[in-house]
Amino acid sequence: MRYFLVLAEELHFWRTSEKVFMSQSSLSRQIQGLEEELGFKLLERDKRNVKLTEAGKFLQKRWRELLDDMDRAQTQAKKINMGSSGLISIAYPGSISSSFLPELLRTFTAEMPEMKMELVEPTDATNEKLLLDYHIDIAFSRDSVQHPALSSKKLYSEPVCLVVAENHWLNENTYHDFKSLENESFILSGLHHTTFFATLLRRIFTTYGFEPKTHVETDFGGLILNLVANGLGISILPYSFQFGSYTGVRFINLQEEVDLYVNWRKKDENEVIEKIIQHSEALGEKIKARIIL
Amino acid sequence: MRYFLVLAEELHFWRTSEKVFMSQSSLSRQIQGLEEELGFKLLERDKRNVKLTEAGKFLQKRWRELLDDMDRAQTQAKKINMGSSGLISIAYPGSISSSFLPELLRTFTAEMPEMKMELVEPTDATNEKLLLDYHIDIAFSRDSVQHPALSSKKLYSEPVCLVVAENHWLNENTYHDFKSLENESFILSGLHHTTFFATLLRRIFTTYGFEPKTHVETDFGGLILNLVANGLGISILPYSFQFGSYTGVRFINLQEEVDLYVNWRKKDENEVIEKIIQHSEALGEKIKARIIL
DNA sequence: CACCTCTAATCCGTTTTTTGCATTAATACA
DNA sequence: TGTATTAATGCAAAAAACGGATTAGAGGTG
Repeated sequence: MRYFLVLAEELHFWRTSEKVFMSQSSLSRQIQGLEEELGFKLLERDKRNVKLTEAGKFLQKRWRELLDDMDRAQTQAKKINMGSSGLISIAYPGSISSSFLPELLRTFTAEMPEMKMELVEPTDATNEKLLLDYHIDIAFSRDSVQHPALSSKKLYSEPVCLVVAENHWLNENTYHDFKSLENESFILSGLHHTTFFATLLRRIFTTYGFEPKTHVETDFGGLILNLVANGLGISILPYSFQFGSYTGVRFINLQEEVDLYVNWRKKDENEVIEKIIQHSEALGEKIKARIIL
Repeated sequence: MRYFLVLAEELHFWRTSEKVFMSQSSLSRQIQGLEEELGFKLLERDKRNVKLTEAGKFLQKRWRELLDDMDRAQTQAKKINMGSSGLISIAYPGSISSSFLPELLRTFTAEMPEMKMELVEPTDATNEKLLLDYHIDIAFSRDSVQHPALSSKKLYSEPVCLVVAENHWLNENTYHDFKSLENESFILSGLHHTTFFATLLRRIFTTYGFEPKTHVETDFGGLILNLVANGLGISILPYSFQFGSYTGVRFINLQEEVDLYVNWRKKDENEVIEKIIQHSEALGEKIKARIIL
């Protein structure tokens, strides 16, 4: 199967055989054997060209996923065998990268400096699947996951805020009605995405019955704040962004709130994960106390 | 790995070797080889007893899942190779088993009698994961799935209804306020579940500020209707239950609505699935027309 | 304590599978 | 027509898997 996956990329027996350090004849036989065992051809080949069959295309994709899962299972087992030390993988929404996450990492690396944490870039897979397939160990998210094999705990709720430049006409006193922002230029994080926060944004705008004028879209909150500070538009971000050390912007609370959840595998006899969750809860309480409505 | 999975069940080399049709010596070597490759022990064995290590327990569970996935991948590939004929697996919420589903199956088996359909019992895994792992091909559900590799389409919305016995004091005219049902005895489908419908039910009751008195809980809609007809209580069910041929009950529309979605893998070059989806949409329209608000 | 039983590991010869070299066969291209 | 390219095949060597017989250690029994 591993040979096949390389071959499916190369579509060339001889080049593939070099890549996997074996002779061309042996590779040819291996693929034949595999096809015989499966009962159908994975590749169409005349004497000159090689190309994947439909079934072959499917198995290329699926086997790569599954062999990755196999490798991860092995890694995970090794961790368990060694007393679950080493590496914790964490997925997170961009909106906590300026306040919650740095603080969590700071307190945690102070306590367990030998522990390595991997911050996983948000992909298109859901946190649920990532957890269940052992891609990650902990997921922070704006909505809770539902799967019965997973645990989910709300850490805190926070308002979402209008963010404007310091010299902008809007402030707590001049802001009365969301509808009055119809002519403002917005800088928003990926409205087209399927994330919970983007969905919330869409809901706000449909509730108030207008489409925001957006000239820039970016996912990186820090960049948004810079753009806002430079008078390029206004934005909507979770409250906790103001805990970051950004200057030149003003936050105005809105009615809407977002939550932050931690999610993890229910039975994962890894005390490090438990410790991180405890830390997260404590930190959640601290942040809760810092929010002024 | 397959040997290991049997051994992990039996915890006995000789019995295992018989089950997998090989000698005890060879099995012993295979397991040793596997452990050596992994770099850690899967089983603790003294001369008398065999038991799994923690890592072994984990891999037993995970490998079984993944080897199942491997088998399913192969089956799926074979289907693709043969032009995707054969078997379609469908997951569904219990609430469509009395109206939508039978009609769909009837029209479909009439058109393609050689096609086999498998109705998958709802498990604790989410439809999303079941689709992505090729456990099922189509999922009907009360909420749409979000994963970017999956398609989701709303078929219709229907009210949820109070269901009472024919001789019950409640009817369209006497019903005014949900709150007035506080003293009624309810027969409800698994309130404690995490299904979308159960969540809706909980939301209704929390909105109106009382806990329903429930003496019976069951998931089987048909049974609920029988119990209601026999005066054992009242219930709340989706509108379409009244398309079933039940007598002795009366339906009273409530404000709340539930949707029905079809969900499937986006790129699944199986024209049978597409056909089922088309049929479902058509049937959805038909049902929509039959709903009298 | 001597003896038997049970069971996983090990020794060793046999069988099966995998691999590589050399060659073949089929195709494309000049 | 001739040459280069490339997948398949014949064959022998190497590696891996396998089975029978035996060993080793633990537990039980009289």
